Amino acid sequence: MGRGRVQLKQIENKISRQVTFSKRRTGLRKKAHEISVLCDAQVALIVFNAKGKLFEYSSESSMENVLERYERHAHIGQLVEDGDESQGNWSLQCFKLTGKVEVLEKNLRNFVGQDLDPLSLRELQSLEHQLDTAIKRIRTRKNQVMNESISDLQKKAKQLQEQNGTLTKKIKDKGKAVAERSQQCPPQLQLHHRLIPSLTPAENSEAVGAVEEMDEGGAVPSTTTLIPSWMLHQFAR
Amino acid sequence: MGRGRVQLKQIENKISRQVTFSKRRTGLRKKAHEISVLCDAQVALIVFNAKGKLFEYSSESSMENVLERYERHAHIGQLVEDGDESQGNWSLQCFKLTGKVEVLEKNLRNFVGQDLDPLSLRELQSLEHQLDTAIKRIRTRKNQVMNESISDLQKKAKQLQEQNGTLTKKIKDKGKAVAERSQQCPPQLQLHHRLIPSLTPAENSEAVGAVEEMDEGGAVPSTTTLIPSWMLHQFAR
DNA sequence: AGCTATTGATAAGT
DNA sequence: TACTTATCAATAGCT
Repeated sequence: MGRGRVQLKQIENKISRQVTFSKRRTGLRKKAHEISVLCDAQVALIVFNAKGKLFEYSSESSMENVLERYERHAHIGQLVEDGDESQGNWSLQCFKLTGKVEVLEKNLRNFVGQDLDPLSLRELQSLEHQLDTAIKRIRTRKNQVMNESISDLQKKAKQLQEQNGTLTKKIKDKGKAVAERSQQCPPQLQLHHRLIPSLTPAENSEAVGAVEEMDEGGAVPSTTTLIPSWMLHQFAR
Repeated sequence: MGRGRVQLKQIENKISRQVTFSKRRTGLRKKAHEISVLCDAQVALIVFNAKGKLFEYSSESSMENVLERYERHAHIGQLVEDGDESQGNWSLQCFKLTGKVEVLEKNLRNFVGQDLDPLSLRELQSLEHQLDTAIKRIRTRKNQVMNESISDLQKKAKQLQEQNGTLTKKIKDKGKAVAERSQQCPPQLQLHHRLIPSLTPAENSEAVGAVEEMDEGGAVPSTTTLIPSWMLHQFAR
């Protein structure tokens, strides 16, 4: 890219090097951002220039998050890979994991509305907001599941209806045949009501209920992940 | 670059997205390497794909080095690595704890309204109910905290008001004494405004401000935390 | 995985 | 530092 091929070796001229650094840094950052958005990836990019100045980029989730995740990943790799060599670390791992478990359990309790006393007002409000969002998502999903179920049942009902029709017809035919032989029996038109005991109506009324509730569920927070940054900073490894 | 413009938004088609991810990951890595060589920079690149698979690059100096340097640079808390401990069945412990952590993380994600797809309708309803309960409790606790805060502030205000009254009286008395000695000077009634510069009003306005901020609720608290950062981006997937 | 038509990035130059 | 332009590089859409 540019007016000449580029050798992959340090640029001699100090100024060109700096200019190139600046330009490429921008480009790199852009690419990092693009891949994160286009491909739903989490990216952390850290660059130190020769003088030691820091430049960084991280996709929506904060740098800390990505690095934390990285470390966790690395540690898990450790666990899986070389069990013998890093045994000394395992006690440390245990320590860390125990801490994590404690924090997670505390969080879960908070999410169930327990152990709220130590929380500050702000934390309480954040929690409330989180739960509000969560509940909306859950209702959305629930309604989705219900609707799927409903359309499944409707399909089934339709099939049964058709089957029913066929059966009714057969019975009619038989009835005619019989009638022709002994001309007194009227056709039993009510039979099919017993064959499909109000399947469709019942399901439909449920469906209506569900849909209304869904509407109550309100706006769906489409894709945004609403985890406030204040929740990010406690676990001190 | 390519046969069409690219919108900066997540690629819908799953396969295209995966292919693009792979290609761009390579490109990004190459660019990172180039800038490190051309411009004598130290680079760390961490990428997690949507499934959580890790890809990394770092310039000659190891990833650890760069990250360490980064942490130093960014004033992020550092590990207090103490390696030596007894081994025992730590590995087993770790294994168990890791499992536990996974379960807890999954639960917590559900409580934040994510990863709901695998849940059955019954589970969703249970979750909804739990959150409903939780949110009620949280609101109760929140109101309690707010009320406490308010009555605290009112008490304070009252105290200050009294103090203020006392001071005012003192000043008046002094003024009278002075007036008696030299009967020309009119009492400096406004003095107390300077002596106790609107102490009560000031406190009151702060109190009101605090409450308003509470009501806004969107504020991002920075003190304590509910969810540790290392698990946050399990969440955004 | 390869192959190109295209767009995108950027080295030089101003 | 910013802008322009000629070139080269990356890559989107196909196969």
